[in-house]
Amino acid sequence: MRMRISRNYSNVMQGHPQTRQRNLLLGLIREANGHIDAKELFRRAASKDKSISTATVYRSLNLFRELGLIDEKRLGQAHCYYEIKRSPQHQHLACSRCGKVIDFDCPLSEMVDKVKSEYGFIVTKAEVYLEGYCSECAEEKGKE
Amino acid sequence: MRMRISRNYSNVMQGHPQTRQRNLLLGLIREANGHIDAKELFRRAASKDKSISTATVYRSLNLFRELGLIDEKRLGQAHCYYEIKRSPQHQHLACSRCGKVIDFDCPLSEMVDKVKSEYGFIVTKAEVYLEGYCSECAEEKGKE
DNA sequence: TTAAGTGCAAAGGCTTTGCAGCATA
DNA sequence: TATGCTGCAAAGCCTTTGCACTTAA
Repeated sequence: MRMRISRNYSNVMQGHPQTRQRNLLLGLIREANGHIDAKELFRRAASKDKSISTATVYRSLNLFRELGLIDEKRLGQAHCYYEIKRSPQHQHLACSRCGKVIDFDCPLSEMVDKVKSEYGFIVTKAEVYLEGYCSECAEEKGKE
Repeated sequence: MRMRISRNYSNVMQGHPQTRQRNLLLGLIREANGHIDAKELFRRAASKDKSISTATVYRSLNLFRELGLIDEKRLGQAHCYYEIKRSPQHQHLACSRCGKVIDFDCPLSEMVDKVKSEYGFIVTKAEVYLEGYCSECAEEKGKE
């Protein structure tokens, strides 16, 4: 049985077959607009395709990462979140009270230059992770 | 049977009993000088005290973290590393070729101020993780 | 003495893998 | 049609937990 493919990702699959499952997953990651973890991705995928398995979710995430389609970020204490690659400069604020994750633009070129001149270290990937309280929670916390 | 305690950490245990196991583990983390993971910590601990269990290692790491004695960092793709808390400003460079982890001093006050004024976000913890090639590996890579 | 920690073993999550069947190109 | 993906179920890690015993203070 052939399924209608709702969105075409063949251009980015670099020779790897485009499948119903991969299209679904990539679409969901894109829709999620960052910060979706494997478990939630499986939950959403399963709600659209009951037969999908966690194995496929993990295999697809690994493939997407290898192909450079997504970024894997470790936020908070225990989770990996995945998102479609966008600006290399965009980083994360994680609220430790409500769990919200906020993107922020963060030019790191100064830091990259500094470690190159001081340590001879060539940066290929940069992650900044700031934890604390978002504006709402900072306010709530003040009232407590 | 009472063991001789080789180093006294009672001042930092904040009311929690000082045990042979906790002393051993804290000492090993200190000796490791940063960047030791739970598995390696257990391995080293077991070589000095055959009866120690992984449960104690994990329980102790959690306690030390709660007491603010150690920092937990997520480096590279999959590992958590623990280190004795030192300067809040010190961050990590991870070489993706040889796996070496280099500490570097990194003042983040500008960034902290910026997210506060732009997002109302109060930072309580900051992590910067730069991945790339250390000076030796950058050189080796050039020759390849 | 007693509250707290420890070891053991089992259980819990999350992630990976082997295999037979199925779909994509 | 042939390579490669998928689902299923089992296995593998790492980490946590329940329980009875032991220990620090």
